[in-house]
Amino acid sequence: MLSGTTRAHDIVSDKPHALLSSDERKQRESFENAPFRRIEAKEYIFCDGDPRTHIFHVEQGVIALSKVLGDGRRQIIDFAYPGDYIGLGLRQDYIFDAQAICLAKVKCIPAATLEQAAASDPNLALKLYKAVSAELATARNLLVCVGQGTAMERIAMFLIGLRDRAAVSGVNDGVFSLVMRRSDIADLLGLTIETVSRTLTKLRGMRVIEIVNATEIHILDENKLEQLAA
Amino acid sequence: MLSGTTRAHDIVSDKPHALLSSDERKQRESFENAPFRRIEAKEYIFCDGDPRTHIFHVEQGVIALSKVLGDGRRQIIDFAYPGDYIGLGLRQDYIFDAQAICLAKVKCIPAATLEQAAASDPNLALKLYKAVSAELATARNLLVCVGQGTAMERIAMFLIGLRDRAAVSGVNDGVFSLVMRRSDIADLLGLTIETVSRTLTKLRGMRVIEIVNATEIHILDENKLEQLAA
DNA sequence: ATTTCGAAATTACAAAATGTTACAATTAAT
DNA sequence: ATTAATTGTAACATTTTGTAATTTCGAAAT
Repeated sequence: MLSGTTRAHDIVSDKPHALLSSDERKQRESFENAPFRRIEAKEYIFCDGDPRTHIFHVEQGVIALSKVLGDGRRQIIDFAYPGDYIGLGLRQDYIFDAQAICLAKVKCIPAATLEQAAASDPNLALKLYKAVSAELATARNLLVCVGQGTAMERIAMFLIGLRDRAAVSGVNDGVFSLVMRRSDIADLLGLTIETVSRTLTKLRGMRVIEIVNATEIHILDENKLEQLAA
Repeated sequence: MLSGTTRAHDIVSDKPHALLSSDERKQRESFENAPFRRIEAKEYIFCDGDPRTHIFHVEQGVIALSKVLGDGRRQIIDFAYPGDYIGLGLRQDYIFDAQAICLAKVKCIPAATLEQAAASDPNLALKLYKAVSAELATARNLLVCVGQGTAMERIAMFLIGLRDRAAVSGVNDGVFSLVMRRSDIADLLGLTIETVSRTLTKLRGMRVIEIVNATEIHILDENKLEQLAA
């Protein structure tokens, strides 16, 4: 998530339709017929403890995956972007909350369907394996960031991660929009809103970034930012 | 790792030998013939960036998996115990260090062998999928602990995790030995050695735990400890 | 068994980073 | 336009870290 993360895409199939066997074609249809669901900003797709009935493929928007402690403290464990799958892992129940941070659209794949298919299709099973491995690498990178970084380092790493993501999707030049709120950034990085705000202000004062309307970031000094990310 | 973590065991096969098909038998033999390796305390099995030639199955001892920043700061991302696999995930290179914290023994499985087998055996592929999913859940639990917990909460959660592990392996009664050093605990929980030491001392002062020779912990008040882990 | 030495752990105190609280200023929504 | 939600700023409190001195522990050698 924070740096150079592989994305979990194309689990169902990345072959052109014409190359599929009839079995594969049937399987793909069952996934492609999966209903879509529109999720409003702040709406939950599912909650920690709900039975894990579906895997969700993000088509649009950003979903915050989080765990909440008894007293309300929240740790965001990942953001899911278009192309990502949510809810993988052979568990009975979901083990985190999934909440849209802006209007989102997801494709719903019944967990049973996917897992039955994987039980007889090693190719699919391996794709699931690879997808979860990518999630694992992301989680561990975030852990290093949160466990060892200062507030400034965490924010710098976070911004670099967003920049890289924006660069991949073609929108270039160190300019990107912060879809998530300060509170989401704080809960991702294990900081308070105030520290996030202070640190962003400090980066602005150092002329490393520019902040437009609190939601659009321009990176002015990439080298300095990468240096600050340690 | 910290609370109720599923263990990644029996990837290669959990069936009695007599039930295996001849293909399965051949495959199992190729794994069972895997050479063992003895790792001295503090010795590295592999390092971040090394080509990922083998998966390792821990037979004995405890292995610290960690990432190290340029300036020496270290985050332990997991401890691998007997029964765990190290190095799963379809990557070219290892993406963390694996260092024995005490004398250890591991079985070495060539990565290519395992992955070729998985490519034609959905059952094996699903086991890999499940094993990595368990690692993911562990990593995310640790992230919540480190991102949101106070020093006391992190230590309390850590001790509870060790207690549960000891309970599973039959050694009962809230007594267990701390194989890892204070510096390992600190690097796991994102604290300093001093804070770990001070917090353990405070728990001793509260009569929640007893510390024998710095390495053996007796839990005196389980309820209080769980309460502190919040 | 005793001594010696080095590594690890503990403790106390000063310093720094982050969290708290409170309120002002924006921005978005009705 | 008015209200609610989010963000920004600042003073103050707390937690955690850093530093350094001291103690404990364990392995090696006598």
